Amino acid sequence: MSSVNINKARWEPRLVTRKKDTGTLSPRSAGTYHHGDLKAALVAAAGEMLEREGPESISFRAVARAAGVSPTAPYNHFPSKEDLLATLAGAGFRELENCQVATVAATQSGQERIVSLGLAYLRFAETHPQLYRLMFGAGVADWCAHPEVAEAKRASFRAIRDALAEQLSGVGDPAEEAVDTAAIAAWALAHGLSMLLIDGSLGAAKDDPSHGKSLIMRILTQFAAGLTPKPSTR
Amino acid sequence: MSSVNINKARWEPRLVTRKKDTGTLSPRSAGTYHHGDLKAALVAAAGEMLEREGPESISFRAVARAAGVSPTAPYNHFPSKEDLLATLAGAGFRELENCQVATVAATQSGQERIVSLGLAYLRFAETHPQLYRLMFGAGVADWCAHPEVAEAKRASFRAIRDALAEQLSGVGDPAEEAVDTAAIAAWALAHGLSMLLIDGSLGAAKDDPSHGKSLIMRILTQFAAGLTPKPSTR
DNA sequence: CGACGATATGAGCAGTGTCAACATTAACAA
DNA sequence: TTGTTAATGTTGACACTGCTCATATCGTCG
Repeated sequence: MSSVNINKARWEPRLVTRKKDTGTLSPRSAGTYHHGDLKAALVAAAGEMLEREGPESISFRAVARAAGVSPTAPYNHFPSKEDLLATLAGAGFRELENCQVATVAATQSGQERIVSLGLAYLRFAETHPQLYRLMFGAGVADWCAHPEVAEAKRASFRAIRDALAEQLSGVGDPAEEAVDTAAIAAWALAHGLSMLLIDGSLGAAKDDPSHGKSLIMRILTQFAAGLTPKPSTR
Repeated sequence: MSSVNINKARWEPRLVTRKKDTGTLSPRSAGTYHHGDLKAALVAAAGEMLEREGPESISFRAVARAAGVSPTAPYNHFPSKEDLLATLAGAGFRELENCQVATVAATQSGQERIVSLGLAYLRFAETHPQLYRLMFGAGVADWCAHPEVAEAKRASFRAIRDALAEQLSGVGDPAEEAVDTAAIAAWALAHGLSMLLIDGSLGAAKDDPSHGKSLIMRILTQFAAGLTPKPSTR
């Protein structure tokens, strides 16, 4: 009667012989007590849970459960839950940076490169919304205790700044200050748009994707055009 | 060592006769069992805790403790913790909207009004960083279950949109679409800058405030100037 | 006075992050 | 082989959380 009480086994030490496949990846591929490569498994499990339930509902115990180990096993690999999340966030920034440099490399310089860069940024945010939220502090209060995340973030910003610097160098001297202004403005614009899109603040725009896309395009194009004060004669 | 274990008294029903001062504010000013105006007290306590510890570390029980009532008393006024936070967020958006309309009213139309509006937005975010984070979903996953918050957010966006519409109407017909583009771009820019400032992503810029301020000014000015394609003759 | 509805309390459940003590294992030295 | 050691996993426990229930208290209105 009621209270079916699943998970009565509480934790249930798995006895299955998990050998995977002659350890191309898992260095030990142990039998039952030692997991071949926890840490990687934890990161993977946490990554899946992240996009499924969002950073604020991730629990250390739940990722341990998903990885098939006891609730405190993760403490052998991460000092705290926040460190696990920091690992995810850091990897997220590195992936974002890859998207950015790939986009820059794939388009020849000019206004459209800036637009492409912005589109790539937005696409990343829309593809991994919860990861993106985590990267910017959702459910964590502050990354300042995790320098690695801050560094990865800085690296991803540098990709924006470099692209902007080259773009601006087309019309005179780069002027450090002007580059900073443009780069931070670009980052803020992309970040703001991403956040507003993710949390549904731009609900109407997202409903019909074509309209939403064109709106994004207009904003990005306008921004890119604004970088060169007098683009054409006229 | 360590683990001093304060709060051993667990809850400690206060018997102090709290009469405040002949209820100018509290309608009942009760003696001991019934709090004169919980709900207001809870909101106030939560508001203080918010800025002190951030939205993710706020606990329902802790605000009850701060208000001097039992851990479950708040449930008579808020269906859940999220509803308390939603109340704070809604109030935050209304206050932000007030700042915006006040700023618009206090400056005559033109580019500098747009700049002032942006500055007011950023000042609000910098003054109540944790409130601002909460308003945009930090520690809550999603506001879509709380329409009141979404509505308050929309109202605050409308203030931006209206200002932009008037600004654009100075150079021809407003063209709905163009207004949307500009308004959303403005919001995204302000929101992105606010977030980046709050979470320390722009660490360097914030270190010396004068440099930071001028950077913000340059960004906002450039944006405002970009609204009118050909500001001067030249 | 008595009944009722609003409000506050208390115990309790399931779940959380974290820690200390213990068990198991692989690797290495004798 | 045997023994030691350091990784790695497990168990049990503590303090805390959000939330639900049954119960107690109070103001108010009949």
